[in-house]
Amino acid sequence: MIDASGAVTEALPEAGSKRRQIRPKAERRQQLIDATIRCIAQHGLSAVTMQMVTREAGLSVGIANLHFESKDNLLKETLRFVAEEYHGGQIEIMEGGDILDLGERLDALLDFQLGRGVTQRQKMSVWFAYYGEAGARPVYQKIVSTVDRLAAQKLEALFIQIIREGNYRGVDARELATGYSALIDGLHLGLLVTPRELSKRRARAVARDFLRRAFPQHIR
Amino acid sequence: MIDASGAVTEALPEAGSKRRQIRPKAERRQQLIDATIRCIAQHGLSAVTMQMVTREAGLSVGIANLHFESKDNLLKETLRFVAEEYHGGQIEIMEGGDILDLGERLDALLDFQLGRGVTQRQKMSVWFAYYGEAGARPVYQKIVSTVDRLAAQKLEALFIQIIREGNYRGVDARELATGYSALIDGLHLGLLVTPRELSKRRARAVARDFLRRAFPQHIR
DNA sequence: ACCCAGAATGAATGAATATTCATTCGTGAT
DNA sequence: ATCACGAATGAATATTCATTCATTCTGGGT
Repeated sequence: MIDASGAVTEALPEAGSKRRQIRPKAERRQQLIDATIRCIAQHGLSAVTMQMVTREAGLSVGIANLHFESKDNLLKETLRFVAEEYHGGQIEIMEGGDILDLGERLDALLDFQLGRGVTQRQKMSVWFAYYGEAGARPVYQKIVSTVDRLAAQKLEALFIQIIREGNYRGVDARELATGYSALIDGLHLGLLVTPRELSKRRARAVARDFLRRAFPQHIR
Repeated sequence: MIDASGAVTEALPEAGSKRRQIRPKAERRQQLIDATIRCIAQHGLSAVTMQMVTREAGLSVGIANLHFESKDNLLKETLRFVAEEYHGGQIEIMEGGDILDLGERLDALLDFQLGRGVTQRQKMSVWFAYYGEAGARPVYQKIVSTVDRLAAQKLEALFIQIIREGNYRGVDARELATGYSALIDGLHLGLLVTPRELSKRRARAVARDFLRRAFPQHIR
């Protein structure tokens, strides 16, 4: 998956074309999810309306309720999509056999987590918009934690390999994995809320520093 | 400030009392802000209504627009309150003269950041609800970043002192401060969204581990 | 005891919004 | 060419909600 381009900026209204088009359900669903992502990023989750989303998608108002049964469901599916895209990308890197050197693999992971695809304001906005509601909506918690748990396990497994290979002492893989994940989340937050103070470059340096401190032989 | 109790659970409707009471403006404002916090935590920012808030506060619907001019303003002031409470608490610890030992001061900071007051679901929910909207609302960004910058400076200053005292080599105070703050934010997120996987105890251990790795002579 | 400034109330208003569904119209099969 | 299925449309509906404001009431001052 990975989708490093992360482009969700396509489907502009296509000014001229008013002709009605019939497309397969799956395509329309994706079109609506993409529009939803853009709307959340631009206006905030609490300001998103069905009119706004369907207009952004260049479609009629009724269509969202045709393909998703309700607004709630559209939002839920949008979260699922973003969550799976992010975690899917991570997992692909961690279990993919194309990078054999463990240090390089760590690097690739970091690049993905703080690279263009993920740190786009759009994606980050969506991500945290849902986190904000998660406290009150068990459904969101479940979607995120389900997908999160798997990524956490893979990360822990990778750390265990690294610890063994480097023969590091007094390092708990699980604890370190938790810390690293939290650090990445926190950096995403910083990039979203205080982009003036935290540049993408610096965020990367900070994360790399964390890893270097834990695995000095593998990083740099 | 600090308000370690962090209790915003008081003002239940007081079942019997229907008698109209006249109270000073400042008190009513706080009462409404507290109710807003509870509502956001319980229902999510996007589901909060004026009726809900005023009802929670045990007051009439019109009162919120009397003391705050609009819903928008009430939400803005609520964010300001939470932000100032959190950052004010941190700053008080960092610049307070009552703890002279630097290691102890770090400990106190960590206790505050992951202790009862702050990690209460209520406060965390509010915190992240606003972060979620921050991408689309410059007002929120400004409130948070204003108050954030000061805390970041104090933290950096504390780290500089510690680095000097411990004569630590190859450690950049600014970078480390950014990393630590991000880590704490990320842990808060974890506590909010996946409380099953991340207990408060473990969050503390993870943060402490980060500090120990950086300042081994000062922690533990 | 009496006033009255202004705090508090809550029914009423109007704007915004999710959802419905009767109708329209592509498209692939025949 | 024709048909029929079902995708797509968008005007209409019903609901929800922020905000207003005429009215009521409280409590400190005289």
